[in-house]
Amino acid sequence: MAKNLKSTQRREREREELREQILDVAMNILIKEGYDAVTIRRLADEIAYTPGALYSYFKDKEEIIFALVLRAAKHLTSVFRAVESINNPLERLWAIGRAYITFAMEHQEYYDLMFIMSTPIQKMAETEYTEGHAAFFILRSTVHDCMQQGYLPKADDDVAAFAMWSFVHGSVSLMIRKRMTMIPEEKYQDILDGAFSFLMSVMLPKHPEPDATVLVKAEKKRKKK
Amino acid sequence: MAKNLKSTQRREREREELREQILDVAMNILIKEGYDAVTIRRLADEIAYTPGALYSYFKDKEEIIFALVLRAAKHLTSVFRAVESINNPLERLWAIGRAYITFAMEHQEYYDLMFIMSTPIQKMAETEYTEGHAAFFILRSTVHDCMQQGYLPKADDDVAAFAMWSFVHGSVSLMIRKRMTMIPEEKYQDILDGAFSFLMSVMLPKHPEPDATVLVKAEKKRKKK
DNA sequence: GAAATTATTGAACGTTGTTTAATTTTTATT
DNA sequence: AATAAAAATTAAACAACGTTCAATAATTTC
Repeated sequence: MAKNLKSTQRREREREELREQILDVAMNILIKEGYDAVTIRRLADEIAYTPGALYSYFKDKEEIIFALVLRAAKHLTSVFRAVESINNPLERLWAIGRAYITFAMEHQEYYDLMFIMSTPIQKMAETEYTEGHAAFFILRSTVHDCMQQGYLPKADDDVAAFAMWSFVHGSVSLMIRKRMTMIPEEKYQDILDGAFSFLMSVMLPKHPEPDATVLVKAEKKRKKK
Repeated sequence: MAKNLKSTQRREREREELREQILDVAMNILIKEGYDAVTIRRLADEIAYTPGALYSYFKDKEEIIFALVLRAAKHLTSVFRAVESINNPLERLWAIGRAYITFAMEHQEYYDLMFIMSTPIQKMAETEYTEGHAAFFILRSTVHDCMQQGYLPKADDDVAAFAMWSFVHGSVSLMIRKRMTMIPEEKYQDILDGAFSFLMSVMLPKHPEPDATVLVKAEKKRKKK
């Protein structure tokens, strides 16, 4: 009855390691070969186990996918944290928007899982998924500050944050899911940049008390490199 | 060699009818039971044929799905045409936005196929898909008129239209794909309405020369019923 | 009515994700 | 160290999917 603590711990650690390894492998396949290549049998192959073995580490495939979503969400949050220190809220909002678009375009597979695909929906509802909320809260508090300081018309924090989020999500997801066949492909990058600037500019000059030119300066700096 | 024209025509008509019947059935299943229930075998069952028979009417499943997309696109375009007669371009823009959101929320399965799912992407690129472009062009010319008349800051037509589209698409697709777990569900309708109003209001008062109050009036009228 | 053409079937193939009984491997007990 | 208990892994199967193709059935042409 008195079980050996040492070996139990070791086993638990080994299990955790294998779990992580499975997710590593899944991430790699996802990036290099796309979502359709991420199959249970393929994962089993890569870790040199039998397909059935995976079900002692994950309840089902959705749980694996959701674990990838969590990783991706951490990634996005860390990107947001990097610009969180920007003092001017409007400049910060701009930076967040750009960071979001860049993240989505450079990690389309992650983005797809996080915000477009239907697969992990169930798990996202069941689990708390605080990691996925963190990024939104950063955006929301930034929007809040913008309104506080008169950069944006006053509105409910959630409403205003959702509005900003909707815009950037709409842009990148139309891109990723190739729904822009009415626009010549060469124009895509310009459209993406242009629409973002358009939206910002449409809001900016309305409450000109704070220095709106700070944004234009920041954007010019970005384009240079 | 001189084949009977009459019977050839009849056969062709019958083929066309069965094709349509397959799509009718597919639409019904899609609406009532969701996309996953739309399988080749299920469709074959419903029209009392064998699965293989469908492949003499459609090249593959994607072609069936794309045919559904075409139907849905016609639907959306007709909704847009209904508000195209509104003279004031800003009021028209508002109406288009509302119509888009309403369409998406009331026909989530269609919307999913048209703008979110990855399945019909291939066919959308291969085929001309002018039906899918029509709605965008209505939006674009409306945005164009808005800029022309000073309601919006001047920008490239495609860019400005894409910006507006991105916003509404972002909103409804985050809804449909249930990515808003950080917001209490009771708030959803208010958020959707609120974000839309927020975006419009953020743009509106900037170029106040034309009568912006026309919009507020129109919206109040809408909310009453 | 026979021949040629077209439509449909039936059965199979190669995939999926998932389950479960049997087996092997590891841990705990005497 | 041998044995009993527990845990991990396998092997095999299941149901469902989209798709293909030779064989059959139905229809049209001669």
